[in-house]
Amino acid sequence: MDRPDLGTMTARLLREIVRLETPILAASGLEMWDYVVLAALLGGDAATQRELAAATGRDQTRLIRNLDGLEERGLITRSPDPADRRNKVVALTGSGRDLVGACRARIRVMETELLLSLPADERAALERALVRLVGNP
Amino acid sequence: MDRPDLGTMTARLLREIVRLETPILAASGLEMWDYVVLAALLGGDAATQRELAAATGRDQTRLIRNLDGLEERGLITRSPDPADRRNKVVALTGSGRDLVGACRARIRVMETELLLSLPADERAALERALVRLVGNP
DNA sequence: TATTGTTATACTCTATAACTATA
DNA sequence: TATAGTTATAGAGTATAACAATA
Repeated sequence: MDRPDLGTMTARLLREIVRLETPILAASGLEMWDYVVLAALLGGDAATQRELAAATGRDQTRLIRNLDGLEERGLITRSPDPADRRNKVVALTGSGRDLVGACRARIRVMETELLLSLPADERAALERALVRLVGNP
Repeated sequence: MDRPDLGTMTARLLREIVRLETPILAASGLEMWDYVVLAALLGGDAATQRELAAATGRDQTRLIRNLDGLEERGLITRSPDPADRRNKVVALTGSGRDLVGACRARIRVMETELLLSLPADERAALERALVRLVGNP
């Protein structure tokens, strides 16, 4: 048979990744969106809340509740931008950086295991292709 | 910088695919879940509603409304399984098969264009890797 | 009693539009 | 007036449990 749609396979892969990441994040008291936000901050993808919403694909109004929770837990700070006080600059705290770093390390281990069934060259090509397609948007 | 998480890139790719597929499906009056269901039937992945729910990753109780709509439009039929009358066998009608086939063809064109920026060997490796990982679950 | 499909219910999530503060 | 962030609220989507029919 012909291969399934790219969308079908991508959705299946994402479901599997989410399934494997969920317990890792839960062990640190994080939901998926929490991690997505923290990882974006770790990657330096965004400074203001608006940029963070764009970088993560999350609606700006829904992002706020996330940030509220992360701020209460002392994982991030929100401070007015001196240059334009309408903006709030979101930054990782030390403990926020530690927490997301630890999760990310465990997730990398999970990813390695997930891709273990692939031949080495195929795995490398998959990663290169993804980076080329959606690595740095 | 290091590459983003596999989950981050997979989610971005899926968002892009959904964005590109949505207008294609809308032109045939289909929502994403409608197409997912019809494509699963086309692929012969499932016969009963329970199997269809498992194959598509959609909750069984939510699948029902989808099937109601597709049945009303004459795209599928639901008939009791003679061997076990608790089961309902879901099948594509002729027009259902035509419609999903046409959508699928347009989506394949879209996929080809999406992957056009990749070197040929990388594109082939990406497809092989996906099929190996989640192609026939 | 167990299972498939269905419906009903409450709960959560999402989208829209207002509101505040700043520019 | 326009924009970043926030809040409120109405609507859509989701999960849970109960139900009917069949095994």
